[in-house]
Amino acid sequence: MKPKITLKDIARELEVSISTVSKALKNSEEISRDTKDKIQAFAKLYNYKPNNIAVSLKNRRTKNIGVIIPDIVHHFFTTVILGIEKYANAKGYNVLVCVSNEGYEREVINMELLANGSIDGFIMSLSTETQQKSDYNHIKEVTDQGIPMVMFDRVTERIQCDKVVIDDAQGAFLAVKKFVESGKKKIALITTDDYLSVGKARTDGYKKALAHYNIPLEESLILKMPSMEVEATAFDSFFKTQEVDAVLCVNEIFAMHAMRLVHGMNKRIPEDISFIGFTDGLLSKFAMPSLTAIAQHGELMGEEAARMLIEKVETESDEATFTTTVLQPTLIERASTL
Amino acid sequence: MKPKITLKDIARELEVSISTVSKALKNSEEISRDTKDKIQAFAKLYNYKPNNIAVSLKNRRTKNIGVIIPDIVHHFFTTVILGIEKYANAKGYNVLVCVSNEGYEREVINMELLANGSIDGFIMSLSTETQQKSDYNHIKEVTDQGIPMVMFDRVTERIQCDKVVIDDAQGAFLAVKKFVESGKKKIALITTDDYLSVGKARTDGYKKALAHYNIPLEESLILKMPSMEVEATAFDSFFKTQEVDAVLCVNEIFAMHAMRLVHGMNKRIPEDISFIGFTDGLLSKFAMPSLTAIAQHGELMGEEAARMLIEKVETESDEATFTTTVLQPTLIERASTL
DNA sequence: TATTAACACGAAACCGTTTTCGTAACTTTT
DNA sequence: AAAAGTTACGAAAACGGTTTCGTGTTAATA
Repeated sequence: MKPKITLKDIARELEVSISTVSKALKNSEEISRDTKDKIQAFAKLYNYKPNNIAVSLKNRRTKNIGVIIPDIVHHFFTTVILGIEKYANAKGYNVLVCVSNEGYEREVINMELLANGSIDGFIMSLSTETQQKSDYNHIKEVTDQGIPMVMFDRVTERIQCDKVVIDDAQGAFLAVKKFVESGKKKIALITTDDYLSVGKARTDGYKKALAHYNIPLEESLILKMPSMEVEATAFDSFFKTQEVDAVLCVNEIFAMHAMRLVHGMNKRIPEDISFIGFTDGLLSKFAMPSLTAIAQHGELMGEEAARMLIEKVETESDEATFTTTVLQPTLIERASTL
Repeated sequence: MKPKITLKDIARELEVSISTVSKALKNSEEISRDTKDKIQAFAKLYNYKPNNIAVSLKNRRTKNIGVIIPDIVHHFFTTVILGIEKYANAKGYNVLVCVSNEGYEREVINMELLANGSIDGFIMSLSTETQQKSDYNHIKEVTDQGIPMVMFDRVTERIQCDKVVIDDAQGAFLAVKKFVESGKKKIALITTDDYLSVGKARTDGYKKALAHYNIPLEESLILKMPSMEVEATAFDSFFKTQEVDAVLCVNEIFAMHAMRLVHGMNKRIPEDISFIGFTDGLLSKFAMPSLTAIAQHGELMGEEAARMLIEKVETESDEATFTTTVLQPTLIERASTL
């Protein structure tokens, strides 16, 4: 076991000062060719690597960006992380991911933890609980300290910062359009309560699309879940009582559950009932029949968020000018629609 | 915008020394009740939080643990992270996740990055490429420096460290047992090349189980993919040429793909062909029919890995005694088997 | 009243870097 | 040969904390 070697070690060994070593390793003009060669060779031999912590403390920059997501098991979020990593790594930044697990408490703790020096900026998506409580003080505190922040997907207008979202309403619109154009009339929506920002936007888009196609809105065709969990009995009674020929679901899980139910009722998909689900994840791809989906372009979203953040991090300008980037969703047609 | 407040700021404001402030905030006995009250009140008022970087530098401990996983989109790994976070957070540790994206290069970079002071220990699972190259120098360097390390799932005997794996062979055995007991005879295996440690173990278990039940091993019933990717044509010709009544797949994706293929050939699942897949993830749950699966207990694995690591981190003992924990998989019966 | 102990606090070193500034020792200029 | 300019390096402060040790003041003891 050979413990890590420091500048001081090199300096002592080579009988020069610490400053000389530091400069030599940075190839400073101040140091003679000879000394530089000697020091660099020695450093390479002993595999010297500067201590990140010390460098961060000195420079007051960590080259780390903190990402807080509600749920790491959810495919969408993982693709966003992929995009963030991709861009950030290319720019020499490291990505620290923390999971709030859809909880307010863990979101606060993780943010405080990272905010105390560990990162140069945040990329985050709100947890369900935070959106319900509508308490954003922990976030405000961070931005008040001047730490750059980018929110994505689950955002709030209560915080002034850069944001990147997809046009959820447009996604719902695309889905309804698809249904209408294949002759469907009784179009249902399975969604969550409105406090989830995305749930609301998608519901709005659904309603707007119906209006656009002159289809009367029937509230009874909208099934709202109180959370992201599937409530089996609610699904059961919904499909028993309602006559529908197309269903738009705000996530894959809802869609999978509904499709199985409908399948059990001996209806054909897509002939009798068509399905479209939000988020083009693994489930959509491998469902039977495969599920037509609205792609959220998570990776792109991540890249864009990282780009915005690093931009802010690297320009010291105090003037706060925040932009919101809206990404356009696309419809991925598969076997669950005509 | 109010920038972060430091000990120095408090000291200046309250006209005491930095040391006094530091001690007061730690409730040291050395400081009088009065002064402590005053300082603590002031600190709370201005929301003082110690700078993590400075504390880490001073203590030479970060209270961070680094996790390197090959793929964040894979459900299994995310559940492991969940387990790690759960245990680590409870112990006051923060979890930094980096993704190698199944690549050797990114694995090396991420490890070097984190190893230079950012973390107290590693939990990792090898990338595919690293296993192929069989080059573990970057890992050896880290362990040589005395940084504690725990490997999980995709491990190598070339590195001396704590490990936690599931008994993959036993998992395969359970699957074959299930098939045999429901009267299946022509049991196929869809797996990856042997360089993937888990692929090999599962194949071994499959063979051992066949032997145990006196079923002749037919190499033609084993379909090997060169990577984790599905090669559609290989699947096609396999199911066209081979007569099978049961299929064990080393991952969900392979199973999904095969089931769809078989479905298209108008065979019934599970009556004509039964299926079992490794890793009990979302796809298994929502497949049609739902997929009988071998649960890997990722969350448990994560907790165990975190427990082992923190144990090592917190005991300074130099004597290296490494243990390997083997978790037992379980069979989750669903509709794809009789 | 002189001595000692307890109390409450400050000075300073330290963690591992970076960076500014000062300065010997040469080299060049006049 | 004295003045000025280079060159090559070191001392020291700084980043924001923690911690050891020393010390002035007061209270208890002899």
